Amino acid sequence: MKIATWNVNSVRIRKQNILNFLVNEKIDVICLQEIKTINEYFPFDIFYNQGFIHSYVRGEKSYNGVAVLSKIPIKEKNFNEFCGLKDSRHIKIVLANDIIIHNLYVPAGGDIPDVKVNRKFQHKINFMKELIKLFNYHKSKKMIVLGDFNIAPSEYDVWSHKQLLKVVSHTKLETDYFKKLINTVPLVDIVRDYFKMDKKIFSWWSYRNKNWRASNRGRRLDHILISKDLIRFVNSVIIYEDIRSENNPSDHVPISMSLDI
DNA sequence: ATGGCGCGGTCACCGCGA
Repeated sequence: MKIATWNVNSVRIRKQNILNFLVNEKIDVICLQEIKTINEYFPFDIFYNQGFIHSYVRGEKSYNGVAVLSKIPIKEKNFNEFCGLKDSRHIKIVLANDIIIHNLYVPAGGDIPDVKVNRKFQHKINFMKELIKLFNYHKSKKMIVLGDFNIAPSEYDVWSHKQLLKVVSHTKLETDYFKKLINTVPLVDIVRDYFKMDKKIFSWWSYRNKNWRASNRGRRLDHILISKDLIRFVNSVIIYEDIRSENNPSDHVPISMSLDI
């Protein structure tokens, strides 16, 4: 089973890019974030025609929105709300093979990393707190938690640790909550484990930098976290950096994990 | 140190992303 996560920044604008990726990389389960549309406008047909006959979409007008498309049957579909809001940032599914998948879109957090003056940052921190509570009573040995966390946890997950310590996504408060989340279940950051611990790896490069590859000012904001019991089944982890160079790209690239299950 | 781009939508400006 090959599973991938991708913040696509509009599923309608990006549907051809997504379809090409799914076919070229032989993906079985894709978890999307920021689909930016309501379920009625989701392009189900083009994915269905390529074998993704199972799906769970939780859309929203203009903002957020998460979805799972799968070749493997889905036997349970559910979602949680966070921070008393109705925004679509989470879905949970159980596949026919009993693997539990949580697809997440954590709030970006705005500009100022101070919960007292920035409501968006406060939202992000509260979201992480509620997520930790949720996983306190949702522990499983067959769990995959993935998506756009909008947090770059280690110093090798940003282009400049020193310059980003005061930038939302890499502050100590955020990275501490990320670690706490991982330790709660516990989960393993399989993407970081698969690469060398001190190798810089990114999944996002700003749209504002046209010369993104040369300057390489990226961050690793997208993650695949898995139960320890699943590690022995992992046979590959891929970050598709080249997809950032496609025509009409998202600012995030997909990441996949292949399991012998 | 700053600004740079791209998405959706009460649509040509604005909110939002990170």
